[in-house]
Amino acid sequence: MTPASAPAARTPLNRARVVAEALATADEAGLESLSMRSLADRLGVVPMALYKHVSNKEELLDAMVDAVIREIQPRDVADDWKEAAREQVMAARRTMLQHPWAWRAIETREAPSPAALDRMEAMIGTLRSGGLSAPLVHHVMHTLGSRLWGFSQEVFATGPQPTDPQAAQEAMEMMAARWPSVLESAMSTLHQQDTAVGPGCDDETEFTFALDLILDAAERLHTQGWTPGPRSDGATRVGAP
Amino acid sequence: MTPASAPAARTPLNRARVVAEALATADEAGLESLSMRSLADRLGVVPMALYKHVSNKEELLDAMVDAVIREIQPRDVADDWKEAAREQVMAARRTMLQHPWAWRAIETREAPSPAALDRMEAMIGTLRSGGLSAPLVHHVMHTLGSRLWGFSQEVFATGPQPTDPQAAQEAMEMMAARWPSVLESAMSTLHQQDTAVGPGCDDETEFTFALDLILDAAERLHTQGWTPGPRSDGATRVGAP
DNA sequence: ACCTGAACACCGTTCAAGT
DNA sequence: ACCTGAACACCGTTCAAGT
Repeated sequence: MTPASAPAARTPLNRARVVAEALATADEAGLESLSMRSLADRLGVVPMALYKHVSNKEELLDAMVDAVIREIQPRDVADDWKEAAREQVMAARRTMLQHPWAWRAIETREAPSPAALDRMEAMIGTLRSGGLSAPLVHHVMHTLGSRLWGFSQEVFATGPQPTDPQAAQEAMEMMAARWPSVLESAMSTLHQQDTAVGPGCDDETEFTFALDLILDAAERLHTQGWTPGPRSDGATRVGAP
Repeated sequence: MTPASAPAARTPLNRARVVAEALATADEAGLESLSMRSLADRLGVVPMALYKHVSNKEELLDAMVDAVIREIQPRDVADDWKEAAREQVMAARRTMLQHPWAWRAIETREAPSPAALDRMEAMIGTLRSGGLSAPLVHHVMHTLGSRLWGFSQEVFATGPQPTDPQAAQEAMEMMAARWPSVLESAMSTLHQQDTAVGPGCDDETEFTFALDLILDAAERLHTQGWTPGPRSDGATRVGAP
């Protein structure tokens, strides 16, 4: 039907379109809605067609994560290393708030993508520029963990609270009876729903508290001339358990 | 065939057996090998039989996580709150080293199980006993994050290193060219494979560095009379981004 | 040479039919 | 009343057959 010289009416599939549509699906409907079959449907092709452009689903997720990490754009800040490091992490967080599915995809990647290595290179460079030793920077990067990528793993995200007032009352009474300290702790701080990555209480206040605690501690250890080996508090700690 | 008065030759299925066999499967073959169908096979029953004892796979995983968390048994230590808190976390870590699949199951739970609440109650109680205020304890619990459960999320676990010497050499040269600081940082610290939870470098050294950093910082904030509100370093920080 | 329908080897879970 | 085979509604991926 179509003349051989004219391209097909449908835009030909390519890797960029596949990844872009996958990102759109995750943004709109969540990561659990993304399957190779549903993605093929959205693109109006047969599932097998996708395998021309990504070798499998894991590679598609790799590409999606790479694209999201590439969106992280720290603002230019003063040349204080700690403030610069803080801004880089907060920039990552801004990106994660825009892609609520991304943290789940990031934490299942096996190796860092090029964009991830670029991000790590920038962060490590910033910390080293402050004079922190390579081993200290290495430990600080581990201590930051997922916070480098703008989220903190909320292990037991306090799930959706019971909306029924009576059920809420009963849950509270059970907590008070068996877990009074947990209840007191939960009540002691209000959480901001609107600045949280995902469910639970990984909100701005908790995130910045932990971030500043880590960066301040890193600065202190550096100033005190930390070196690898014994515990920083001076207690002896020799040998494996 | 079997007299009606005698029990069936096969031990009748019950919830405890289902959960125990699921734990054994995960310990032996990993969490990815655990399916409702494979578990039923191991127990010599039809898949549907499991649904008499667990309402679905998520509830089975809940029960498995509850059982593992119940295994965490901190040793009795001196009445110093920081040393007690440290031992509780290290006890969790010892348990995770014995069940390498457990961290993946824990991080996908939606709500804390009774055993998890008991663990949190003990930890919060210990921190409060040191005189730390309820809001400070709340923030410290968030800062600990998954470390409370004995693991730290290794976001980009440096995957299996290339065993082929030439491939390793090439990878190193590529890193040196594009990500020199990442390479320098990686080279600066050796990791202990035998004390790591899962792949990557969540080993004893990294884990205790971060744990001590957090507990030391908590102690310092407490001593300095930390109260909720402005940033601990005195910098002003008002309003949302 | 290129594309793809059908199939393969799985999932978790439902449900009606059988004893 | 109890149990379960077959089926449902999915997966990701392979592969041989068709054009």
